Amino acid sequence: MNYWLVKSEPDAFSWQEQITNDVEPWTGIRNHQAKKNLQSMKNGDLAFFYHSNVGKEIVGVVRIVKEAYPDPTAPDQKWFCVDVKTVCSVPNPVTLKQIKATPGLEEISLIKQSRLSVMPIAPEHWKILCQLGHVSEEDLKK
DNA sequence: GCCAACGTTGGC
DNA sequence: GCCAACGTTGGC
Repeated sequence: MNYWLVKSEPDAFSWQEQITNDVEPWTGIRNHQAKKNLQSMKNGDLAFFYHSNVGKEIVGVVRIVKEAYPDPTAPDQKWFCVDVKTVCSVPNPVTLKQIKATPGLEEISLIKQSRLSVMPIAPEHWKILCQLGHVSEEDLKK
């Protein structure tokens, strides 16, 4: 079981739309490191849904329900996407400001590689972020 | 293969 | 709107 964080600009695709759609193909990744991360995702892995640019906060949790396959929105076969399913909203959204101010989260990729749109989250970081967001173990089983 | 120019992302 | 970080493109 691995943990991840994926970014989306709410103007392009928001958490509200994710809730409405329930299962959504995570397309449009055109960065090699992000692609590598996508291809490492396994069914059942969990990922935080982060709103970049507007909000700048973790607003939800999704589960990987279909592992990497060729991105239908890509011009060729070299880019991939996964399908993600809505798990739960984060009751108390965790802001970037909060993450930066929290001891133990200094090394998180969100801060160190601010432009990366798909990144792994260490289990200990996942735990801290869940606490900050008031996300319970029960919520994650949904 | 190097590097300047340019484009994009994303925080402020 | 600005700018830093970083990726890509294209001339040499």
